[in-house]
Amino acid sequence: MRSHYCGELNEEHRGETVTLCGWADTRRDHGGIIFVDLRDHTGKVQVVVDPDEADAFAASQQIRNEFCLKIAGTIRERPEAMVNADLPTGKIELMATEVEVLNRAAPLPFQLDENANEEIRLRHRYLDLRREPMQHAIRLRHALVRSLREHLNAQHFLDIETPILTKATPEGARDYLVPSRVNPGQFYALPQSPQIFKQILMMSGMDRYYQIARCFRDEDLRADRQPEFTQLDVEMAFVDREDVLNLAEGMIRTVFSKVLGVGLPRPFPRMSYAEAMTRYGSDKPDLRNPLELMDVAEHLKHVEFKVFSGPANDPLGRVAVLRAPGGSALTRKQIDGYGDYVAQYGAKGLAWIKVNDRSAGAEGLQSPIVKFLDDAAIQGILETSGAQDGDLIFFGAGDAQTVSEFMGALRNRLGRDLELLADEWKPLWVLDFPMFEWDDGSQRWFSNHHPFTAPVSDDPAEVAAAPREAISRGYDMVLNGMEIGGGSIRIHRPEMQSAMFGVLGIEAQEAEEKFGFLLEALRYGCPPHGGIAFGIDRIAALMVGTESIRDVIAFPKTTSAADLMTDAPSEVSLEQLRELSVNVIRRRSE
RNA sequence: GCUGCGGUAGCUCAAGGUUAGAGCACUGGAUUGUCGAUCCAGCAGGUGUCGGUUCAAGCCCGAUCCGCAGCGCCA
Repeated sequence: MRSHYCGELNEEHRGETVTLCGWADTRRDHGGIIFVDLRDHTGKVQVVVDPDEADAFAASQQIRNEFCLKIAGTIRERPEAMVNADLPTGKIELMATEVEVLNRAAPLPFQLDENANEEIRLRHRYLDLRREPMQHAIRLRHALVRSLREHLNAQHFLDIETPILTKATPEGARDYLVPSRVNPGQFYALPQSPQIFKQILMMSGMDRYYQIARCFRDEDLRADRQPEFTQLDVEMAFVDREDVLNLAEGMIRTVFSKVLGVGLPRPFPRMSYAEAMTRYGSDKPDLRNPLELMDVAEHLKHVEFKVFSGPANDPLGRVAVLRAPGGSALTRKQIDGYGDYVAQYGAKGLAWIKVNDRSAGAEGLQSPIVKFLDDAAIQGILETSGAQDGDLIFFGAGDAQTVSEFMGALRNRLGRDLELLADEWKPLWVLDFPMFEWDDGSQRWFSNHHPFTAPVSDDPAEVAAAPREAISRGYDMVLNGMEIGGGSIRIHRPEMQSAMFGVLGIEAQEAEEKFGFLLEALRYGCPPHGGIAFGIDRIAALMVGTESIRDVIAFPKTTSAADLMTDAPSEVSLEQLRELSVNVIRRRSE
């Protein structure tokens, strides 16, 4: 019935009779001649309805933007003067002998070629998705997923589904809960990831598993975070860290080559978490950015200026500088803007020095703080920072963690603002994460990754005795500053798993309730295993070159986790609630 | 929970204290071939909502809702 797509046509089809389906892109009348631009996802072609045939098209005269049409006719060459070389189909046109309006279109709520705001686009997502950029994004996403599947299938991985209605997990993100009608007062949780199931599969002899898995986390949204998102979940048995890294890296390299024609480095560079924090102030550094944090504490231990000397002499403190190339051209207002920016990340202040003439020593510097520094300190700072004339040096001082974080954020910001990012793909493995993080609020340890991650140490007693020193066998894959994948070698011995729960303050009884099945499964000969999960939405967004994963999700949610098209979430009837034995608590503010 | 930016015609935006404008869209007309054209004419909102301040409020203040970015959160 449809013999061609618009964009598939070219001069070689001259003389052929074809049928096209698509949308009227635009319609124009010129003294009796009707032109219709017909568009589908492959491109568009101009249709001419001959005036001699006008009677037959009386009805079609109503055609306008976005009418859904079926048009039959003969391909012919366009008159010389009309040829449009910019369009693939610019040298031909379709002489229509039959125009059928498959469906009329009401006036559009927004112009498809205009930059409508995201709210209106999401409300009418069916129209938004017709736009070329969205067509491209969704089709590229498909190519990505298809390519990932092909790669894993070829290596004998099994695609195995795991439950969507599952058990609530302690720790981690908030769960989305689903009330059980059959079991009043009880709830399923939607999976935050198939983590436990895939580990169980390793104990079940399915030694190479993958799944394109939808995951759910009831946390606030970001440009790169949706409440439901898609991950490529992979797990392998009888492997060590190197096996997983090799597989994952090879897969990503293949996929980038196939989908984008991009060659990623081989192997990917590797870096410890500690090094990433020290040099880049981030556990997911963007290596396209040439800037690095430089420690200058050694030059400042002796200075009067307490803001610097305090942290410089504190083992838990840090004083780091970041060089902004050409930054001396920044206005006071812009510099203050950076101060406000880092304040968001907990910075108490952002000292700076403009380097006007390095050879002139203190005289060549312009800064509110230089008067607090002696020549030795100044020389040390200039040397360490590598600042040139015309640069500006930013200072971060305080608690090491905070300094690293806000200086890392500043590094990203400067990279963008000063356009320092290399036009390259920069993948990276970040390794050797600490096992645990201490939470002051609740006075307890939290697992940095998840409680099934194996420590480097094989000795449960050692881990239990010194949680602060424990390093995990986890790994993150970072691409251009975005964390696109992460995983670990898992604990496969019951003794170690018990030690983990011990450190995390999960009582034996609680562990039994929450994970009894896993602990028991571990007792029956669990193979060493590990895996990784990739954020499909994030990878697709990187490939498409968009900031937000909403652009690569057909039906995404807004910042308040709503779907503007379906108007979900919404209230339900009392009947439904009663059936589920659920009561809704109305808060005062409502 | 917090911070910032935004909300004015169907859409994108403008607006200095009288009567809130423009482009696009839409409607009608003109044009025998151009590339989301052109020309003419027309239709169209009382400024997200609620409440204040003021002689006077899109413009100021307070609350609230929605969208976006970020912080917290996201094992």
